Amino acid sequence: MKVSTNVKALPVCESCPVKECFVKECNVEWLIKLGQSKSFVSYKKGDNIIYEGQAVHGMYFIYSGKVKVLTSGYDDKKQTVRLAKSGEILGHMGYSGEFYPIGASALEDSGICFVENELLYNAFMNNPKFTFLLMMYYSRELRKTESRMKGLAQMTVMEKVADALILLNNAFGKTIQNNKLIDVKLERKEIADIAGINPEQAIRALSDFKKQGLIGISRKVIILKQYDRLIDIIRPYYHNIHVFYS
Amino acid sequence: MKVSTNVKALPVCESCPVKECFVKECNVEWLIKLGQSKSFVSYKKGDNIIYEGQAVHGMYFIYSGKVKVLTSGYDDKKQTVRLAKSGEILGHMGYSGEFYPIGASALEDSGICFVENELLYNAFMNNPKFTFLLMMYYSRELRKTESRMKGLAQMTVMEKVADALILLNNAFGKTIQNNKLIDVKLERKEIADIAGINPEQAIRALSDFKKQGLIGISRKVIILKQYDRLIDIIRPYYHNIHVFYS
DNA sequence: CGTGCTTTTGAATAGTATCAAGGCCGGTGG
DNA sequence: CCACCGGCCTTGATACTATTCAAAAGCACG
Repeated sequence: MKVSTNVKALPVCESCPVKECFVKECNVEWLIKLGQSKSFVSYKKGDNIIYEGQAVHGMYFIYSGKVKVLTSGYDDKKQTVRLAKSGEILGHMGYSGEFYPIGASALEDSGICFVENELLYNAFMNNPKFTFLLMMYYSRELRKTESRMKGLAQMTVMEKVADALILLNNAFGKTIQNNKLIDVKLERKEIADIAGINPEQAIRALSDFKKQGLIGISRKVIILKQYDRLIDIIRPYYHNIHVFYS
Repeated sequence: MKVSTNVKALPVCESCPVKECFVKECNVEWLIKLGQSKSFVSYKKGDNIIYEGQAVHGMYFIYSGKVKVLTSGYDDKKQTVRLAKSGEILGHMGYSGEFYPIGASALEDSGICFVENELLYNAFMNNPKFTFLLMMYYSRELRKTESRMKGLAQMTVMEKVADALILLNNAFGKTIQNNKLIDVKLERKEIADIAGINPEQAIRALSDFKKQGLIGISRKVIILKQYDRLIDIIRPYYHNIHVFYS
């Protein structure tokens, strides 16, 4: 799914190939309306899509690519709080005067559609199923985040890394020859930012897992060779693991 | 707001005194419908409202009282992920076969209204503003939880306790003679479960804050004597603190 | 073929969790 | 009314884990 930087190549909603996009729940009239009024921007790997502290004007829908959502601490410590891909959303409707407490940046070249608050509000009022599915999405993300919160508070470093690998696999996993491949190239620090630890610990944990044969690493490519054993490591924290990892 | 255990005293929605309740966004026809079909249960302090692993059948609306939402680890470690009071909601709509990954229990005697999935779905489809506000609520809770996640990953013990106190004040705070009183009686372990630490550390941090004159403690009553200095402790983690604490 | 960044490893340091024991308070029953 | 009991609170010492600092090696880029 190659995205041109040319703005004239703006994808129209009614014939958009992204089937999972929530906008698809709107009726045709509104699909056209949204498609005509939205803006579309191509981001390169590493680009910021949302800056922390930026004013909220509307909502972002990921057309193509992969994105991470993060919040900064006071030095260069960051916490990656969410991973999202094509079909998912970023940001949120906000009352005027609100600002983003989180930032978002592209993990690979990505195309993002943006819809303004007012139009969005009208779309919500006229497409109940659209609103409903978005509500369900937020509700599910909230539960997932609540669960991860417990993990960050209670897990050991090794468990946090196992958890981060599972999370990455759920978000960007790809099955190749019975192995699960994490289909995104991340620095060690970026993995550490997901797990909530520092890069040195991430490295130590990853090489430990590699020694045990649980994973394979070659530079930035990670393969989960024994997915089930990784799950076993964190199972005690997820009594209802089927809820999250289905 | 005293709540009788008598089920016949079921509060009707159209004349319910809880102004903040999301249901109030429905039109009168639906208010009546919901009021007639909902169930109402009184819980005593300490009672479980939602059990972890329980099947999802509908949504809970807090009529009166105070509630904490938590997830368990593998021994008796728990993480309190959310605090809620009158007017807020618990649980979520869920597809059939879903289970609650979190539990909820009453921090004081509480009255809870419960509405079943199917009725709720129909209410959503016919009351766009109701759905919209619920979506906004989840969206806001998600952002708050994402922010807390960072805190649990990066803060020191002292900072975590300061954060927990601020959170408690936001949820259950009461201003009395220019002092902020946390209007709920919690054990030290319960405070520790919010902060994501153990009871001993919570005690050490609290007595330290007391020595510094930031707070006052008498048994289970906590007063924030120097709120601003508590905020200063955690400010580095919240660049846009006005978003969360307004 | 250098230069700069990421990755990796090791050792010292700081912080946190655990364990154990005593004190305090509230409730209960004599 | 008082003494006892049990649970919660508090404190100290210890063991453990994680963080930080420093330095070297590897890789990618020009």
